[in-house]
Amino acid sequence: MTVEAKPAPPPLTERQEARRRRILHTSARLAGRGGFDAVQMREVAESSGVALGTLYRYFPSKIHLLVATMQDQLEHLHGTLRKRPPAGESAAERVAETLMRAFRALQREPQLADAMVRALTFADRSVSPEVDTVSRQTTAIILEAMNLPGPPTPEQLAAVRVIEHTWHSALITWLSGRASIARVRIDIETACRLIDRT
Amino acid sequence: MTVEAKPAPPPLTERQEARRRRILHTSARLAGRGGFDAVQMREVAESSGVALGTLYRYFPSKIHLLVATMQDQLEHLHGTLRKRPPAGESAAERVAETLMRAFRALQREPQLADAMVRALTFADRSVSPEVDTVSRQTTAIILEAMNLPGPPTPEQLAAVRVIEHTWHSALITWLSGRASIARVRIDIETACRLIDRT
DNA sequence: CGCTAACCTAGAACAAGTTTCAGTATCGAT
DNA sequence: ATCGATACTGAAACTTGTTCTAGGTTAGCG
Repeated sequence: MTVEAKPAPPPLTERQEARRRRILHTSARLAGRGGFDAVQMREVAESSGVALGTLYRYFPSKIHLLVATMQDQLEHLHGTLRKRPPAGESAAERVAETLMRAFRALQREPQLADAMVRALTFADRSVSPEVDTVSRQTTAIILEAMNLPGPPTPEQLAAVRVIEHTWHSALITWLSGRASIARVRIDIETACRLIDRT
Repeated sequence: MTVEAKPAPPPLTERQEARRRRILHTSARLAGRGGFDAVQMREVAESSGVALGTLYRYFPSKIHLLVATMQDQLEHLHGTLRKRPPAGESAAERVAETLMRAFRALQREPQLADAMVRALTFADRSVSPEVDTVSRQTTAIILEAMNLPGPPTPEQLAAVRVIEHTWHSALITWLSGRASIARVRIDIETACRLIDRT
């Protein structure tokens, strides 16, 4: 097979890369104020200095834009977390500590968190590849915190997925005001117990 | 305090109750075909024989409508599940069995499931009371499956919440085509293990 | 340099959720 | 049965995501 599944997107020119950055920056800025609703495509375009049609060429929908914004923010976060690895005794403790640190970061920008998480869970099949990228990055962060000697077992991977599910869903309950920060912590710690017991 | 938090909504007349039913029925029917996008407010109104403004008086947004539709469907499901209680040895097995039965029911109507779950996770604070009702009903189903001798401990409640988080989030990954049915089963079973080990 | 394809812009147009309004029907209490 | 309040109807208007069009700009290449 000489045909690739992904035809490798042509590399962007410098100006295109700059446009993409401006758009993502604007998106994060607007989301940081009013959350999901405040990210209005016309305003993103105008404030980024591109035409509406161009915005849609770079990000085929508002959901794509916000998921890309999340990828972007996750990279920052991943870098920050790496600088100071968690100090817990057990893998479970380290994962819980890492996720709580991420949670505290999100608490500083609740509106941004709201916009990104809502986009992520509202995404339909057309955004699956991008959502999957976010998911893989989250998995990587958790596995890194576990700091396993060897490759993870299938049971451990299942536990990590449950932790991820809990993380996402607990985040939503907090963002929509249905759960307290304390409860999110308890839920995350509870899920993390699965690690040491598999 | 003689002032109630909820001023008790005036009971609906028969015709109003009938309208409400027609609307919910139409909503479920349209969702059963095309999913979230196919539930269009104008069409729901017309097909239910009410004016658009009336539809919005009963359900202040599309999200409210779909969450109410989910409440409605959950009641049906709860009734169905009650008829044949799960037969597993342990509480964990019974909960997993119950959730997998619910999952199979959803598989028969994937588009309806998609519409309801998307609405649920996309709901913002204005829908919190309704979302909370759905959450409490889900908790009730799980606790019932556990069939505990006494009232649940705080640890058990935390485990139940993690199971609920996993259930919602795993459902989303399946609906958006990012996880197989087998994987959803594994994740649910993994989360359910928390029950017997607390 | 000059060509061509791809890219970008401004703006109109379209789609679906939501709001509004004037007029009509229904309900509950007297 | 009548009256005042509330609810319902039909239709238009408004908002914001998305698509489309016509014309100008850029990038890479001979």
